[in-house]
Amino acid sequence: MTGTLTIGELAARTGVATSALRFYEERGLIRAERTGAGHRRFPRATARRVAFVVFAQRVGFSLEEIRGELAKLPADRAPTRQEWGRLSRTWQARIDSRIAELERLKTGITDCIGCGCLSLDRCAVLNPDDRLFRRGPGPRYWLEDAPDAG
Amino acid sequence: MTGTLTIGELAARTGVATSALRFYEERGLIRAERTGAGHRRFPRATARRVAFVVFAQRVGFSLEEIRGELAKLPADRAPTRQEWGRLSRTWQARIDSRIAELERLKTGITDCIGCGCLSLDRCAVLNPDDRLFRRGPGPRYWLEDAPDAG
DNA sequence: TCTTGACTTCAAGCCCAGTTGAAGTCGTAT
DNA sequence: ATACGACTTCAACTGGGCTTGAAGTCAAGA
Repeated sequence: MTGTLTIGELAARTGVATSALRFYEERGLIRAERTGAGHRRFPRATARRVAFVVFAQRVGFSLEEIRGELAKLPADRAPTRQEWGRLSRTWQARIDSRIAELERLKTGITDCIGCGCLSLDRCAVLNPDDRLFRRGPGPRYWLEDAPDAG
Repeated sequence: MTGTLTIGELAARTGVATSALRFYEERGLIRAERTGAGHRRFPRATARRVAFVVFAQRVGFSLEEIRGELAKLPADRAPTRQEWGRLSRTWQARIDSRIAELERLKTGITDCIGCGCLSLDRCAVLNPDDRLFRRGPGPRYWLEDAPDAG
C-alpha cells in the first residue's frame, strides 16, 4: 500500500496493457508523477479514470471525446459524489441518444431500406435533424453524432 | 433507364463516394459487371446493399461482419420479402443486444465504476457471459461482442 | 558480480476504412 | 482535332488506437 500505483500495478488492476496506459498518458487522459528513476507513479484514483475510458470506448466515444469528459474530473484524487454525478449524467445522456439512434436504425432497416428509400444523404433515420450527413473527408465521418451536444 | 448503374450514378443515389464503392467491391460487399471498356455496371439492387452497409456501420459492425450478412442476399436482384425479412430479423437481434449492452453500461457507470469495482477483466457489465474479456492482442479487442452469435 | 525483472524512451509497424493522386483509357461535344 | 468528363488501376497516404521491438536504466536477489 504505497498510495500510488506503478504502471504494472495499474495494468493488473484494470486489465489494460501498459502500452495502452502510456498511450493514454501521452494523450492526456491520465497523469502520473515520476520517481527519481523516471518511473511513473499513478494516483490510485487513476484506476477509476481508466475504467471510464474502457466503458466509454465500448459506448463508441473516441479518446479525444473521452479526454474532454475526463478533463472535468480531478486527476489526482477520487471525484466527489457531485463531480461524479455530473459526469455520469452527461454520459447517460450520450448513451440515451445512442440508443435512440439504434432504435431508429432498427425500424429503418425495414421501413427505409426495405421499401427502397435510398436517399441516404437526406435520410431521416441516419440524419434526423436534417444536418448535413457527410461532413468533410476522412474515414470516420459517418460515426459522429453531434459530438458537441449536451 | 439502363437497368444497371454506373459507379457515379450509384454514388449519387447513395451518397457514398466512388472510392468507397470501389473499396466495397474489392472487399466483396458488392459486385459489378464490366462493360467492354472495363467500366463497372452495378445491378440496381446494389443501392439497397450499399444502404445496408451504411446503416450497419452506424450500428457498429465491421465491413467484414457486414460482408457476412450480405452474403445471404442475392447480389444481382432485389431480395424477396422472405430473404429481406430473415436478414432484418438477425440484424434487429444484433441491434437489440447492442442496446442491451448500452443499458448495462449506463447503469455500470454509477454502480460499477462509481463504487470502485474495477476488475474489468471479469466485470459483469463489460463481460456479461463470463467470456474472457480480452481476446488476444490487437487494437480492437474491446469492441467485439460475440460476433458469431445468432 | 551478475542476472532478472520492471521500468524507461523512441521509432516503426499494424489493422480498419477508406481518401488522394498520378497516369491512362474511353466516348462524346465542339 | 481536341478537349472534357467519366471512368480505370495502382500505390501511397490518413487517422485512430494502439502493439512491438530495440536499446538503455535501475534495484533486488543468487
